[in-house]
Amino acid sequence: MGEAVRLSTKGDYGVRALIELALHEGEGPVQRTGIAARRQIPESYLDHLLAQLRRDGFVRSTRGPGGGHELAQPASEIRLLDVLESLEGSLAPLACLEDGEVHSEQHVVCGQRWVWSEIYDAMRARLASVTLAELLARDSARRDRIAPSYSI
Amino acid sequence: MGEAVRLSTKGDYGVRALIELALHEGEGPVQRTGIAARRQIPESYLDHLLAQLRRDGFVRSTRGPGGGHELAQPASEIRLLDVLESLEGSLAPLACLEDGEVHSEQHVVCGQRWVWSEIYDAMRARLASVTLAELLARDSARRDRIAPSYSI
DNA sequence: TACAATCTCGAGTGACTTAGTCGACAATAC
DNA sequence: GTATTGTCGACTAAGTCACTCGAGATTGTA
Repeated sequence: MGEAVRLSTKGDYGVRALIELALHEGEGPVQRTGIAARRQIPESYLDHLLAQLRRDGFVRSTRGPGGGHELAQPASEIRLLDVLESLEGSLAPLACLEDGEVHSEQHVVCGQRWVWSEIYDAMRARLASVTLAELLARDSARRDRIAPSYSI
Repeated sequence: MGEAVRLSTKGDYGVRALIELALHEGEGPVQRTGIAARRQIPESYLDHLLAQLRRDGFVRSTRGPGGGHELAQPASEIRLLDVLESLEGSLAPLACLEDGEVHSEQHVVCGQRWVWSEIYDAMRARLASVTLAELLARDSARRDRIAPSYSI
């Protein structure tokens, strides 16, 4: 029927944008126009994503001519888990797994909590093990396979 | 911020209802009034969930006095994965992981596909390994711990 | 200083989804 | 025939998603 357990475009677009920034790490700011065009993200929407990523310390922005956006931390130290939680909020697949919630028995009727709790933990652990540097490496490798002429 | 990767109430309520049916397996039909009351589900909403579960062969319903709903398969053969996919649709955490999609390189920009694909597989495998019988057992055990007087 | 290139921020919007309710209708036991 | 139960589709209010838009703040350059 519907679509249930899914990342929104924020998480998708936001990570794409960060990969683009990682690609140009150490080369000074990248403009949103370029990010949007190269990673196929609506430009004015990208604003909001960058704002969120800035708030949480992943990105540093500078205004004025020659300004733009760059990583505020090394790509190898930015974890996918943290980025997604910044953009999407909690990734908990059930409301009763939300952070604040005590693990004890307050939810008398939530019959599948234990399975999802396990899955949630495994998911977070995996996402925490992936860094932006690895995402960039995989992305570049894939692009090379598809269109070897892409990288200048 | 928002809430992103989450099961809707359908999956939650629907599984609760099935657990209730499993609890009374072999005792004849259970009425929706009782299911709704004991598992805290809005009664007229439960209708839709039961309808979906019936369509997919998990539940059999009979009308008239003494009628109600019962499992159409043994609880030990009903897999959580199948139930959730019936109620929620695809559980794919990214649109580009949807069933029909080829694993090859059509999505030029989906930079985190590979991680999520791995997580998705692990998730499905775990959900497929859990049966309704196990859900019932855990649920009964938990209720005993909370309120030992619950079970008659 | 003027100006242009950039980013910044919040308000607004249309389409869609969620989580239901409601009422007419069908089947069946007694 | 009547009460009891399930069946089905229409409807809806509230919320979320995926954006757009515009007014403004900063800063480099001439």
